[in-house]
Amino acid sequence: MLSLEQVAGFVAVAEELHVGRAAERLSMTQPPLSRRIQMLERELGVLLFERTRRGMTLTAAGRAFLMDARRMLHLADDAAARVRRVPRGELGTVSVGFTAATAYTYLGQMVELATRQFPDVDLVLREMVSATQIEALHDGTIDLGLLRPPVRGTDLRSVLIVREPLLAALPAAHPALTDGHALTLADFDAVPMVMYQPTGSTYFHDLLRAAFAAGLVQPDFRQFVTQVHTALSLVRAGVGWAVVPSAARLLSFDGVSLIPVRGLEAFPAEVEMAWRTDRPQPARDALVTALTPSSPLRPQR
Amino acid sequence: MLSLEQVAGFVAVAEELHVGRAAERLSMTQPPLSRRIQMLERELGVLLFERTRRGMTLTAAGRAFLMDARRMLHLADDAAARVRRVPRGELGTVSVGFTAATAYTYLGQMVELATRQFPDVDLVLREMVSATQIEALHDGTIDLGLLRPPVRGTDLRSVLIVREPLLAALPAAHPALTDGHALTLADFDAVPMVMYQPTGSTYFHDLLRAAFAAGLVQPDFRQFVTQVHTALSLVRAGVGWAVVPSAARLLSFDGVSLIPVRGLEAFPAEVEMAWRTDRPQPARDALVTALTPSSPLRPQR
DNA sequence: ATTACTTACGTATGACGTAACGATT
DNA sequence: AATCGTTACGTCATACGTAAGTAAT
Repeated sequence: MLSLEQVAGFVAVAEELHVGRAAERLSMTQPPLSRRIQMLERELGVLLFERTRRGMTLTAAGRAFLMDARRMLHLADDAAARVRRVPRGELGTVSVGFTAATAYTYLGQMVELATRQFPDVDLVLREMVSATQIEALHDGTIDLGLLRPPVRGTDLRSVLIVREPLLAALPAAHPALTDGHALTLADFDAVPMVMYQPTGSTYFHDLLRAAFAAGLVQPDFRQFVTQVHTALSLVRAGVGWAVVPSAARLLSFDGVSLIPVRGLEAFPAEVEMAWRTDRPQPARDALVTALTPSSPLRPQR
Repeated sequence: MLSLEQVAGFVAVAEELHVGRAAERLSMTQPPLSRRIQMLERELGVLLFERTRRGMTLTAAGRAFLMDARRMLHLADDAAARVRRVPRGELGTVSVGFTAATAYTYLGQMVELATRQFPDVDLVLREMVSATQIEALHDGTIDLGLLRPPVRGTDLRSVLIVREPLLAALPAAHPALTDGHALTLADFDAVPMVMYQPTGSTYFHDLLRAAFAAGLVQPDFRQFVTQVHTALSLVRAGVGWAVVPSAARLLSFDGVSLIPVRGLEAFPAEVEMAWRTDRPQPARDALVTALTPSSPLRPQR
């Protein structure tokens, strides 16, 4: 098999057109280099040089081979340099799971930051609900998850990424918006509402239940949905009010107004970043370090 | 330095995920292959595999390296295959000199034929007058010349490629075109004419001198030019008549008519293909063989 | 016990360097 | 004589295969 030493020898001689100088450049003596070239020519079955009184000249075959030879050496160098970057987390592929709602808030910033800081790390983004992300983390389908708490399970670690207030979603024309008095939890009592499903959207379901319990109110749940944007559609359709994370602002949903509610500040919606701890993954670990905020992000705007 | 055996070993193990089977594939025993991988890892300073009870699995670095590793092996194979094609004349670069006039006739056909028959031979075309081509052949600037005879000089060989009639070039409105009688050499006696320079366009100069001497006529040379298209411009400008090779037809020069002359048939203009014989150049030699016509070409149309 | 990778060790192939050689100006 | 490339040859390193070792089911 062709060896890179042979190829490097060939390139040196082709550039110097002088075995002696080429050998010096390679820190060796002439004879072995001379033999190396001969062996290379024998292996290829092709004469690469014409031997003249005044050194060597490349044959047509030699000229053709020179380009490929240089390419081989560069590729070998580059490949070595590249692979050495992997354990530093500077190179690799990281699959990231995210929930639909995080896409409105954190995902854009994260991708921007990651690609700026680690231009040679490829991000593969896959939308999935929080429960599916936990499974995907375990079986290795994703390396990193952006999901709603709680994150439980052996070998999983997570950090809080985003903390955002919940807002009331009302039809834009609703009188509560104009009569001046600020909305409170008490205003939700017996009000027709769009609620989140206990299964499929456990996180928001439990969060809202806790909030209403604390406010001692009992809304009139008319529909149960799993997605924030579905809830907003139903509000626009007049089914009732809803409560959504402030990230929903970025959806710019016409016909629905999002307004703060006194008493809901104690129940912020949270997003966590989660990953497996059982074995290191350089690129993922570098991303985790780079993306962990010193304190949870507040929604922008 | 990285060796291709190491790389091939790595690829085999990465594909089998089993040193034993990989070794079998490479017709060797496990231990040396195992050591090869270890050495590769030591050289790269990076772990490529995780050793488990159930064989090996690729690390992130291993996955990243696998692509480059395959590329290296392919490049080595391809480079070897390519270089072996050179001595068969199937691969290489051939510089071809040509005179402006051959571009109108033969050059197009030649390029078409050459690229069809030898798709991997690169043609470099350079326009130069015949005398310059002879020099360029000698110093290796061009490998092949398409030029006017005579081709002299040691180490040069040539074959006749094109033989084309000379035509009279007259202003399109000239009465000689309509009065019915065919043009003869005698009609040129004392006629104002555009002539070729004895230096710079020796070939046409001498050819025409010989023709007029044979016809015992003495035209009135008003201007001396080197290029066929310059001659045609001057004809159109009314300076006088000219004599041009029939290839000039392809210039479609408005305002100038090209018509045969009885007596000029004995003085065809010729184009030869010339090359050095002192040492073989596979791609050029293959072209010479492919392009040498069984008999000189007549101009098309 | 079986499976699979690694370490140990003796052998042989191969590559280096020194020295001698050959060819050309 | 001087310059370059090649051949000859002795030495050392590298890499192989066999065999033993280690770790995990």
